[in-house]
Amino acid sequence: MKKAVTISDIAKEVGVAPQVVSRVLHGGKSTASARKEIREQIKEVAAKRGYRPYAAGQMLRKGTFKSVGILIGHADNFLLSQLTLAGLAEGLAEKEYTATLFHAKGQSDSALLDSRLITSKLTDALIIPYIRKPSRRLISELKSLHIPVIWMNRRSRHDALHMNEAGAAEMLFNHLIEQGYRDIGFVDYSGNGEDTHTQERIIGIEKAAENHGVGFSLHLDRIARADRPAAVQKFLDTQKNAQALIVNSLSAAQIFLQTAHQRKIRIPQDLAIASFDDGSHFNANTPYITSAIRPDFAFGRSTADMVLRRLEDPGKSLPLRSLDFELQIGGSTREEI
Amino acid sequence: MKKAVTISDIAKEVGVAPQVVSRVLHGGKSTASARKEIREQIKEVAAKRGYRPYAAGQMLRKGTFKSVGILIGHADNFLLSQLTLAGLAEGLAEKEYTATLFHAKGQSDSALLDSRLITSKLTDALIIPYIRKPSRRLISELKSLHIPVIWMNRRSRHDALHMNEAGAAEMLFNHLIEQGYRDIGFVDYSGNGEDTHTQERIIGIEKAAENHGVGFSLHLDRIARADRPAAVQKFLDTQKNAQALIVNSLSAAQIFLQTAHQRKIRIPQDLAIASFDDGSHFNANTPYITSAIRPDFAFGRSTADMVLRRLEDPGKSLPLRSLDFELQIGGSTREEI
DNA sequence: CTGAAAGCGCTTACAG
DNA sequence: CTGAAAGCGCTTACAG
Repeated sequence: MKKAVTISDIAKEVGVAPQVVSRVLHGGKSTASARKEIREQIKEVAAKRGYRPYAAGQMLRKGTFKSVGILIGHADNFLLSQLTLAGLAEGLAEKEYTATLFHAKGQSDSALLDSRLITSKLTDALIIPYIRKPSRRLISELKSLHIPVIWMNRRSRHDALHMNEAGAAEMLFNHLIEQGYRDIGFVDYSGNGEDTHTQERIIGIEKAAENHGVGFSLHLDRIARADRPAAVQKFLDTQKNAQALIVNSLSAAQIFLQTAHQRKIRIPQDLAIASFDDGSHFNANTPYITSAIRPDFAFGRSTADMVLRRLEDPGKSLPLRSLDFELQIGGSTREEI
Repeated sequence: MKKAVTISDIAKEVGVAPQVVSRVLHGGKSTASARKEIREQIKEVAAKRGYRPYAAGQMLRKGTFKSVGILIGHADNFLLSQLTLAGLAEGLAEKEYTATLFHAKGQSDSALLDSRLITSKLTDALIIPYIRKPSRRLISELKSLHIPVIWMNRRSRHDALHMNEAGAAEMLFNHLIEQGYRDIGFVDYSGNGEDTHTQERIIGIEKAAENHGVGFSLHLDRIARADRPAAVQKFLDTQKNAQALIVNSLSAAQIFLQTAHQRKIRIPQDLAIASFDDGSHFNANTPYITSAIRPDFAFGRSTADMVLRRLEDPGKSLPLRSLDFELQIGGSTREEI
């Protein structure tokens, strides 16, 4: 490993003091930096010798890191798709920030204590993509860090973002009404309707139904993946009056679609199916399954934006930000042309 | 923002020199640290005042960051699932390393130059999850960083990991043979068989076919998602002799499954279907689609392991590491019991 | 416009 | 076992 070039090396070569080099190279717009001749010489030498500032020195001096932390725990307690990650990194990069992943051992209480984050100050702010409700202990540990904290996937009043699940369900419901369906059901096999986002979706459906003055039916259950085909069979045997279904996960929606195919139930004439997706799976079906698409990339960008804004004005917390889904209409709810 | 507690603060309170505090708190196993009495007092005060070491100071002094960079570009040029990320962060955390995401603007040449990584030394090593072949310029820029570089998703001889795609295809082929199928076809609609991983899969199939002394057919094409249902219809019209298909993506496999359902083709008696998956989608079908499952989490762990090993011995590069898929058998290739 | 000083927090020799 | 010194690379006042 070759010894790296420092500001002093350049200063020596040009024949000025290190401070001058610092000002010229990183001084920003301050006019009083150096006279043109020297400035150009410094830049030239820096480029020639491949000078790269040593961030640790800057950090130590400035007390700022230009880095935002992301707290990651067990894989089933956070949600951070590749697209969201890309959006986040892109947004942060525009202000020269990087993102640092901190692994929190265990799922619950000792979460933060074990991570290097709490032992060594390393970031200017922290992003938390947890799905589950944070423990009191985590919250108090976070407070002790004295840095801004932004929550993804959480409907807190301040410093949080969330996907507009209610709006997504409402949008699907409205679409089905528009297509002429009246007996609309909502099916959840993933957890008895207990998840926060499922509850929000149900609220959206209630609201849409009220707006249109129509009814709807809820079918909430917890059924293991392996047992879903049988559950769907039974559903189609007994719920003959259902015209249209909003299925809470695309994977369950696929089971409905495939079972309907096998039973020669016509899609969408006999049964319409709509669901929720990240945009990469709804169209891996024939016909496409009409879906509310999660704005993953925009979610990342928006998170970055929020963190940066928060860092500009550290004292002031920001109101909850809500991201809308996008409707993708497929042959599962509208007859193809 | 309250002023943070430093080593000197603790030293003052206990009445010793800062060095003593440093040795006691971070000295490792060196016996000659301080006498027991003082040691305990220091630890007590540190805990009481919530001391956290300031990493920038350590970095500057030690010249090491305890941080590994991950280079992220445009979302379609890298592959980093949430599970891989979790495995990576978990593995690094065991040695107290964190991972820092660096965004590379643009896709190709200016990749690294624009990122903060190349401008400020911040990491001890770099992980690159790019899918496409890196440009010469990127490679030379990486060399100029003088830190170890580990490639994910690339079959380079050294300092790289890759998924054993050939082995995965071979495994599926063997399974189909075992189930008694003889006319086995490989279908790719995603790019004429041009992708590296597709080519490797074909090699695996060739090898397995040779081992068993049987033939196979290749159906390579580039068909947009919207046109795949029609392509599948046509395929099933014309290729009546195909007994079993290995489909290059699960999304295309689903189209085959659903079209077969609609046409009353029996799965798996008339047609067996096998594919590749990350483990979360193959079972969102009825029947489950037999798949070679990518070991995403293990991939992350293995990458972490490789980087850490490389950092222990910076001079020595490591041989390519290959990760095996896992076979998940579903009703699409074997009649369910 | 330019230079000398001081210090961010930490740890590694070195001398007692 | 303990303390005083020195310095990692950088930037911010301050004085010329």
